[in-house]
Amino acid sequence: EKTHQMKILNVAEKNDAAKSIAAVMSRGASQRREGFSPYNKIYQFDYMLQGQQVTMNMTSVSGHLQALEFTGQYKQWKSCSPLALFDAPVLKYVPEKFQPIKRTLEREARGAKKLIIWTDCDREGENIGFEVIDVVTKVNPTIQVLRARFSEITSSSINRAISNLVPPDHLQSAAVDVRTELDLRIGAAFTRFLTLRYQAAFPELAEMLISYGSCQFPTLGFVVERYKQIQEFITEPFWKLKVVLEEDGKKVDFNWKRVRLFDYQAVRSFYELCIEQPTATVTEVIKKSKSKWRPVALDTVEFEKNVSRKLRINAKTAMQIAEKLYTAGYISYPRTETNQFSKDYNLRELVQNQAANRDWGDFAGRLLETGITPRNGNKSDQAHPPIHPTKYADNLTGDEKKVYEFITRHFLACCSQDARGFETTVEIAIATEKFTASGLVILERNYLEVYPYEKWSDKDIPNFEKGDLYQPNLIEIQSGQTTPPSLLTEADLIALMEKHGIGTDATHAEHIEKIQERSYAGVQDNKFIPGKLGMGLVEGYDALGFEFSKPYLRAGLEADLKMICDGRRQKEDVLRDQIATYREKFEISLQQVADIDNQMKKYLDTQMHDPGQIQQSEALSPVVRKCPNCGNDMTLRQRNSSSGDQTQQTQTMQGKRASYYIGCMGYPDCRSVMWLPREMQNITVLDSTCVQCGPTTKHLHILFKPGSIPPFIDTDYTGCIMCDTELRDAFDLTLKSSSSNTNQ
DNA sequence: GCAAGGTC
Repeated sequence: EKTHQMKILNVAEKNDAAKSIAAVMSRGASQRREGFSPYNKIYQFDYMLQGQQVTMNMTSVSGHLQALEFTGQYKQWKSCSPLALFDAPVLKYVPEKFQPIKRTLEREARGAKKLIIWTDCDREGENIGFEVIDVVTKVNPTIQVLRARFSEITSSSINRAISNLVPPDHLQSAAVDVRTELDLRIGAAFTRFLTLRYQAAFPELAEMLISYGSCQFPTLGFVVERYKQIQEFITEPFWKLKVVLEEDGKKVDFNWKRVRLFDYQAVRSFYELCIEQPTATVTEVIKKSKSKWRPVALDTVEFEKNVSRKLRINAKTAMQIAEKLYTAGYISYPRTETNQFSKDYNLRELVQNQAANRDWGDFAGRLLETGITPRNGNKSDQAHPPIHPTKYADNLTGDEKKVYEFITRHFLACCSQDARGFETTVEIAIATEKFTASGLVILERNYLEVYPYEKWSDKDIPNFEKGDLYQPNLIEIQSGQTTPPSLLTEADLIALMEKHGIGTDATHAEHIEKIQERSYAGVQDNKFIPGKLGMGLVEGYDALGFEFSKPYLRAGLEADLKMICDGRRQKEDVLRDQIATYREKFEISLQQVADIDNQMKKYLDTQMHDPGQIQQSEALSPVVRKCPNCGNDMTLRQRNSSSGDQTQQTQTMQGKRASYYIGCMGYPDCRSVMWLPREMQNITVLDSTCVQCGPTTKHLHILFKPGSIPPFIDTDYTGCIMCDTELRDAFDLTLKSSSSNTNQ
């Protein structure tokens, strides 16, 4: 037995990756063992690490091992004000479904000398690494923690990674922690608020979840913005001249150099000039070579757009397929922002791999002879290469085959030569006006031979000579009108998300799916149109001037996250600033909710009911203490004695007779309430807490109306009304929890 | 019943 050998625990981001990495490192000789999770196996093998024979145990998580959640009562929707979610306690924990993985990690960590993190080489991967480290170091505090950086599962990349182990990057992980917390707090606060309010207000929304998210909302915003552009578009009529000449028995259309004019009379005048002296003179014949450029090395966004446009496979499905091809080792990592191959990349071998193919093997073969010249873009994420095939596949079927074929053809096209052609442009003059026509001869198809997704058509043009004179076969005025831009396709939407930094390469497709699932938008003829709910929400928040539907807020967060990664900003500072920004916006949307209501009313079909004032005031009301009956927050609130529908009747301040009470957020399930004396001018909840009642009970500051209270009570009172028996006796304050209404 | 990000 080799029990004396040093044991090393290796953890990958998913089982497929663990399996492939183990296969590469062990040259196929790893032993598979079971862990506690049926999905995440353990691959064991001997390995020479820095000249020493060690036992490697390679296992995996399934993405993020830990999740962030509100604790205790804050998990329940109605237990607290949504406003409280901006600073409610949160906890990172291992969800139930990942407990088996956790147990595997704990078992394998005991007795291991080193932990090597093999998660994906990006920000999220770094964070997942720390989630693993957190679990592992709890059972083995002295374990040495190392990070393997790799971007494709090939022997050269894996070997490079294992000989260049580095410490894990806590800054990248911290940036993800910030993103996670903000997404949770902001998303939950707005989603609960919107859902609770508008489910109650509109019967047609009674069953709907009305969510807000920092990515889904701007995505919806793009769809709405384009739709509105189209709605508001005013078509304009225009006119233009067209000329037809005949040469060598072929009719050639000539286009006006002025293209078009929006003034009919002006076009009419030019037309009459041409008709009076219709002889056309060839003034110029320009012959020049023309190229059609081969595609740039493929990054994720281009991949998604191309596949959606050319293969008609939607981006979400395409990414799932790419993920599968990656874990099977057929293609490189599909989430990359890089569109250039580094100089030392062995492209020759990759091209060679494809030479056996029936359809594009010949092209690959010729490429090896003529030379491999990748067309590089100018983006690099410093982590992954462009998407390319890593090994030959001929056993794929269906969409997997199509996607692999696209990636391979794109790769070969990128590595070959631009198509070359020869363009002839002919210019003629009639009276004062000039017209042009052009033709194209394709000389070398080059990359087009392997890339059927693009077309370049020959266009025949007869031989015109400079100085030739012609009598036109036709001179006419053509009319037309300007057309609005078209609705967004999925490819357009992805391009916009990419441009504005909404979501990651991996999630563009999911946000697009989400806005459809929420009935914010729909698809017609492969184009996106907003629904009524989507319109109402976007217009509602636009009315508040928040730019929620615009990409800037999210982009600002991304910029802050980058600064955390670069060590230029502290995690805590970013978190505090961002929470403050959004809390303020949340408060404003509570105060000015009528503006959102008005937009919702405009777009929804059913009549809006009054959702009740309680909810709004509850949401803004400050927490005084915990409810002794149910443990939810009890907040300070105000009920107006003149009740009625505030949306219908205007109330004057003089007409208001406020009565304050401290009520339970658990209402109506819990009816705990304490009615406060009417003899108050003002009451505020202080930050300080009561020593006797504990840290969850706040002090109150009350200004009583002079002359209306017993002389032994100070008109400027500060204290805890839960344990101040003098005050309680004087006003007969009791906590009531009966189910009957006790309003005075 | 919430987000976005991983992934079964």
